[in-house]
Amino acid sequence: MADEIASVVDTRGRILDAAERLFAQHGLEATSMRMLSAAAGCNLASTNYHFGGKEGLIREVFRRRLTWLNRERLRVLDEMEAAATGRPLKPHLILEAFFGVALRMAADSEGGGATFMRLLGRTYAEPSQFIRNFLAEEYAAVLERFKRALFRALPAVPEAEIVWRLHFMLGAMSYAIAGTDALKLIAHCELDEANPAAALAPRLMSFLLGGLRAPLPAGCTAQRAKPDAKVRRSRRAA
Amino acid sequence: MADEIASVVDTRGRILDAAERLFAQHGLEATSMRMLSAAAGCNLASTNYHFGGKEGLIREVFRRRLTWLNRERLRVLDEMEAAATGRPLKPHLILEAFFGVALRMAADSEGGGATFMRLLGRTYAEPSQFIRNFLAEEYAAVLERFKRALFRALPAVPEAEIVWRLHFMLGAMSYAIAGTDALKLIAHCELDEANPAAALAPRLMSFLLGGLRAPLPAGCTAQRAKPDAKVRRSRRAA
DNA sequence: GTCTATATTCAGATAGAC
DNA sequence: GTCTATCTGAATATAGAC
Repeated sequence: MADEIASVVDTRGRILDAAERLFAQHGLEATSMRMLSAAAGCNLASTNYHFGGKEGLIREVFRRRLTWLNRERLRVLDEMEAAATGRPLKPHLILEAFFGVALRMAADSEGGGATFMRLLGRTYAEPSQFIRNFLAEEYAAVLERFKRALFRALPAVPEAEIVWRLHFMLGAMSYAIAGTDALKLIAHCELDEANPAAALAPRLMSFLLGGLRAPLPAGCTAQRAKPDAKVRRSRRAA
Repeated sequence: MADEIASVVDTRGRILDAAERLFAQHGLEATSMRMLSAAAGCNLASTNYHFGGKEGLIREVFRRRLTWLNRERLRVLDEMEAAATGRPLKPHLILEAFFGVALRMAADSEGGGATFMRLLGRTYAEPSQFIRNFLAEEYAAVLERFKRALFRALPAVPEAEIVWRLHFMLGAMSYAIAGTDALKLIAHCELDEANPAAALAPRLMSFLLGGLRAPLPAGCTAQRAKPDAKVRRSRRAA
């Protein structure tokens, strides 16, 4: 990762850094290749030379961070599962592996991780077809893996319910990371935190865990509930 | 509202309906005034005549639904508070007033409410300054009111924590409504629901309530906790 | 109020010199 | 690899006839 990120020397790296920053600030479409080239201190033609067009550039901006992020998520999860020696992981560990890694990246304001996570959060809502397909590809394996881990961790909760809740958790995280200003709007009064980005992680984690372990909605039948009395316990014991 | 929405007769209404649909589908910037005029069956110049430009049109698309939505939220909350005769409302009722109203609108596929809510969900992540300011204005009063209701309902939870959690809940809802396809990505296997939009509401509500009532993150001191033994109870009794 | 026609600006992309 | 210069298309917006 270190080789690939934040190269002040070569043009290619400078373009990617500038793109990341401007995309996060103004959005993908509102950022023109001209704007971007100027910010990177190079020529318009150069950006097209390196990435073959705007679409290629966007893809690369996401790829260089996302592959690392998702690999790291899997690494942490693997580590945890190895330590658990066959027993299902507790839900809070699974969330830690998925969201904790992302939140640590979002708190890294020097390496550009914060900028990228802001961009990523906004991009989840992007209607453009090509970017949705691209993100779907990048995420498919990771989501599948974490989904299965949650299934194992919460055997009393119907799988469909877990899928929905994973969806909700992704939304809460995206929005929380992308919208710092939205929080200020709600707060109105000053939040006492000096650094909101650092204060976010523990707060979001406990919120997500609460949502994941919430009582099931009325009329929801447990499809895989074991016929013993541990049902209630396993919904609490995270 | 009935007068203002879905007029097939007058051009102005047809433009608004077409704009709502196309904005939700392609995004604000990716939808051109030409595309939009064609879909509305009128001329490009006409749309500029009625709304004074693209920005004015966007503003009006949101205004006609948002003022109704937020007024309805306040109406329901007022009604609940009147019925409670001075006692603080239970958290689940407050969430019902805020999110329930929105979710019912999102489930209305005939009146265009579903389309609009999809648009709204995506727009929360919009980086454009003018649209953020506009939404901030439209929401300020409602958020303030619901914030205070939650403060009263959860006296043992620090106000800052409630603000954060309101923020998280807004994110979960936006994303849940905006991203139907994202869910399919996660699911991979088929969800048995015939109508995902209708299945959403109870699931999201229980998730949000679980998050709102989650145990406080470690190191979080209750700033207004009363010095009696009811603290634990009031965090559960929703 | 609705149209045709047009002004203006700016987007993404490329050819070709160096 | 990087530049200048330019092509081509599409965007918002408006002037002015009807």
